Amino acid sequence: MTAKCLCKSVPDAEMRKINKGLPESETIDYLSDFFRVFGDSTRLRILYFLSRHEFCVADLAILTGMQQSAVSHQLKILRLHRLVRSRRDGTTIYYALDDLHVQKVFDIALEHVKESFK
Amino acid sequence: MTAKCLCKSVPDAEMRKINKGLPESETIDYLSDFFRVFGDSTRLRILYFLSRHEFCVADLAILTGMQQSAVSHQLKILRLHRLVRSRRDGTTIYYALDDLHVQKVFDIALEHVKESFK
DNA sequence: GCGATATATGAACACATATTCATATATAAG
DNA sequence: CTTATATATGAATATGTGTTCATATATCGC
Repeated sequence: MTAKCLCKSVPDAEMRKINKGLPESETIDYLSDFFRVFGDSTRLRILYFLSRHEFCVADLAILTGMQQSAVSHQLKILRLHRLVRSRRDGTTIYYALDDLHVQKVFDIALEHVKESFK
Repeated sequence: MTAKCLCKSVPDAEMRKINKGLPESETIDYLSDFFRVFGDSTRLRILYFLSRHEFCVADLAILTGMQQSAVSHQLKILRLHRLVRSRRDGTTIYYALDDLHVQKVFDIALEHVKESFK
């Protein structure tokens, strides 16, 4: 892959600099995975509820209106991406947010939504 | 769907408050759509390049190592979500970022990546 | 008008993913 | 040990999505 600009609109030196600045593919993949987790309405609702209080799986099923199994599957994804953590109390397992950035990500996305609706 | 907590860990009043605070489904869907756009490595690379300079489609194809058609399809998605805009100059069409939040979203995601790698 | 070039688009395909159903696991109470 | 309850998990299915290929559209120069 050459870094030469076909359109001649960008100087070669600038072109190489930009091309070099691209994060390595491992980072890009990690980032896209991270965003994809937020790209599902069920997971977003779960994250919202957990941003307000810890909840057990059954409660999250009621709150989201999903089946327990569906919630459990999604919680696993959130756990693997370290966005939530769980603690056991008897047979009940409580989930809570485990990432400081979740709230920030929410806020900025909401800003975007507001802008787009103008 | 009742708002009563099965686990009795959350007072009913608090439960109702949290349930009421959930953004309406239209907003949730809009948010998840927004995040899903970032959830693809090709689109992320395109957004990175456009965050540095405007580029024509052919250049983006070279930079990303993808076919022109693939890039064009992804640009359409980015356009529909108002993350990029385009201007025509003869037969060439230049794309540029069209959202102030893109950079912010990138930054926070990168923070998350750094934290997770600790 | 014609040909050349840049981009866009539709169909087809392969692959990913969210949900459901049935069932397994784990803990507690008796 | 048995039963009941909460959660997790595997298989199946339906739906969504990214890429490729072929082709259409749009603009420019002649």
